[in-house]
Amino acid sequence: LDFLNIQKLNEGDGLFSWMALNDNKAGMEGINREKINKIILEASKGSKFYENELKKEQQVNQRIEKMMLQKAQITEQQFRKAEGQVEKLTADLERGRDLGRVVVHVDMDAFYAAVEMRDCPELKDKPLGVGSWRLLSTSNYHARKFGVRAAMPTFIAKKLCPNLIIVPLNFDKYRATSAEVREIFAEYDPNFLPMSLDEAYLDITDHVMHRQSWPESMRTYYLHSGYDQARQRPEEQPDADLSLDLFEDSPSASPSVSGPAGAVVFGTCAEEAVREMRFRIEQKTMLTASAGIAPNMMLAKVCSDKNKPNGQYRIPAERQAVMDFVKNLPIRKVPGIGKVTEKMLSALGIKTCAELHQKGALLSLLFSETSFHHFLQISLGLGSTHINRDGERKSMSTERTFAEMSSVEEQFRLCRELCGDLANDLQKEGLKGRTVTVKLKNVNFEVKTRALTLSSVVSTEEEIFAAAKDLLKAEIDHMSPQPLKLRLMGVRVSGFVSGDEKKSLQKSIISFFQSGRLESGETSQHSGAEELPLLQLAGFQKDPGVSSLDVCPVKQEVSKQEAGQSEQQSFFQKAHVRRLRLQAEQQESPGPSDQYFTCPVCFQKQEGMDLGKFNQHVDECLTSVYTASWEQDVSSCPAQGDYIRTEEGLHHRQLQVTNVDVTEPKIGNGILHTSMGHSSIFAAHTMPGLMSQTSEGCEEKTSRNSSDLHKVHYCDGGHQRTSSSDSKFGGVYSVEPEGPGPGCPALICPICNVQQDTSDLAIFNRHVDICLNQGVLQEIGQEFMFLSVKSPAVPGRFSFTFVYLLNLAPSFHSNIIA
DNA sequence: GGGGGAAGGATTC
DNA sequence: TCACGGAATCCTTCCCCC
Repeated sequence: LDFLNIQKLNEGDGLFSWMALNDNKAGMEGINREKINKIILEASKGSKFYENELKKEQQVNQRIEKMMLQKAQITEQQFRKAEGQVEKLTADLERGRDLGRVVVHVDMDAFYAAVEMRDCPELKDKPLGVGSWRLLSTSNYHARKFGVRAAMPTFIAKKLCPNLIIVPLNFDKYRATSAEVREIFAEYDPNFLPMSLDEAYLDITDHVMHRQSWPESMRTYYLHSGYDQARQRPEEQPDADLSLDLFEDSPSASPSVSGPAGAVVFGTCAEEAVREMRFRIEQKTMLTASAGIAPNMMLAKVCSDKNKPNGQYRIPAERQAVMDFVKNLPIRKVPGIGKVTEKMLSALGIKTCAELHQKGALLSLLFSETSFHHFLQISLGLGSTHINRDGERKSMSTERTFAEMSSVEEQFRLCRELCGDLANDLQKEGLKGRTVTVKLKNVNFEVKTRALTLSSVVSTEEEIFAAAKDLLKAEIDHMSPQPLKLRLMGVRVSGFVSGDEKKSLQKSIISFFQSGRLESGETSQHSGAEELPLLQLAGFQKDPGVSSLDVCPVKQEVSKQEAGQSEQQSFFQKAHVRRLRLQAEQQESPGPSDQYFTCPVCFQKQEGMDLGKFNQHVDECLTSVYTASWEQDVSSCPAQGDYIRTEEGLHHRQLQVTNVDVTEPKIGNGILHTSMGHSSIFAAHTMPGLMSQTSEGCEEKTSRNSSDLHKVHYCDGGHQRTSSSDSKFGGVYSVEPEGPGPGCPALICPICNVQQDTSDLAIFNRHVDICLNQGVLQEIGQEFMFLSVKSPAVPGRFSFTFVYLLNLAPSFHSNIIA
């Protein structure tokens, strides 16, 4: 909490300093700090919040104690060595110092409050807080004189300033105003970096360079010349003095050169450019901005605060000027140094940046390398000189604070709601992530986060909730029999699939389906499937029909068997991780040819275009992996037989059957016994021409259920598959009989639907392979289903689970069966 | 020992 | 009015697995 940030009053005043008002902000000078801190402390004392703050402070104190013990153990030799290293690193950093950029940080003054005052002039001279009745987002400068500031609870603000007016937040208005300001920013740096609605970094190096040759007319602006008249309300007249009243140093009030009739001419240097920018912002929005101009982002940020409000400050692009500026700069002014770091450094006698540099050797021995490097850079006045606007988002979250909540039902309901909100946000940006984190804050303000990294990316409410509810449940169980008393819940999704990874994944899957058929750069039209990891598609995809409280059915069954042991670390997850790694490697070092297959089991790239060899590889992989992974799972599975065949054409109907129990499965139940011993029923209702290998004794039945019609070939023969080596990717859908068997008809290609005049599987496979490569592009996008049969939960009974696949090619389908 | 995940914390607006 | 946010990022520590 910003308002609680440390402000040392006296040495050793303990919590008082920890809880005291942070008057490190503009507009707080000359206030009665002592009186304000007393009010804050009295208002906070005894509350749960206060107690938690006390605990946190004690934790920091312990960290400091530990650090001091470490410090006491440092030997002279270690210290000397560290000094040498610091010296060397300092020299390295100096060599890399770049003073060539002109970086500007612009910050709107008390932005939300200023917008409210602009739109309601009667608020102009009154203390104003913007926010809710719980917490203020910001305050105007009148309120700041009372000690009221951003992130302060409203009841405390009211104690400090009983006449405080509270105005609710109106983000639409702030966004609209922010857009107006950003239009101006873009004219000075098209690649400016917005940090929030009210601040941004700009690199105006190029602008200043071009500006040198600009005629005066291009640097001349008129009072209210850019003001958007249409934006004025009828009762409002343009009031040139509105902001000028507030701040004497308005850019409008002190133009570099005053032209006739309110014309203002600005100069050509960086400072003049920034003054001009601020002038234009004020003319356009009637709001003032402050700015800092420096050779890097860190310094520019500190500078923008220097003459706030409505001022600007520049550090010349000279090493000595930078060092002079930094010398007496309190470390707390540096972005990134908060109250904890300040307290820790203060314990080492470091309060300014000069001291930070003097104690460099000590810091290198007490802090991590990352922290130490950061400190050293600060102490030298170094910062980023490149404004990177292309940083990819790392996570997305939503959280909510509420009155005490102890009911489990309510907690799960809220959790689902949050997952829904988050899913909407994710989908708006087209994001899918692998890690789901639940954040919980109990009524004692203790925060816990619990995370789960999944084998596949998630983005929908159901998917996120499937993970989030498990995490929540674990916490509820952990507290049991005590109720989990919450005051905040949040859900976050992170671990997004990066652009490169998406491309790689897409490429792999495409090549998996249709090696050599897609031109480079061409993308699939079916946006859903290409981003789904293969194993998710192969049975780990949640059935949309499953109750919201159920996770992926297959996964759930497995975890039941493991008696609570997480299956997250199972073969599937490891394989997924391995796949991502391998694909990343493939991306980094593409092979001689772009045409290859990726094995769906080991995810190794398989060179060459020989489907036969590839099939053989997949079979071997399946044998080795599944024999190990599923041995127990399938050992009791007696299923064998044939697959189900539909004679209907392509369509997208979904079977409404889940968890079908089959008592005493017999040969002919429509179960495909696969090479991995993992039996599947194949409801091929969208596969054209998927034909079974019928055999003597087979009877053909038409199976009807409530939603679908299938003609099913039931086989009653001894077609038990005994060897895995016959499972053929992209080819065989049929079950190989132990022997050709008398009267066994020829194989029918599932692609062209033409009977093949051979009983030789190798020849048949070759034919199907050829067919596949011809038809695969057209086939992509067709939805189909298959049934996965898990090992019997009850001996003699089978539990069938539907798994649905979207937008996949038949070749993939066949592979799933394999 | 390195890498990755989980959890917690610090920091910013 | 009896009360202290929400979102995002980065860092550290611990632990497990390879």
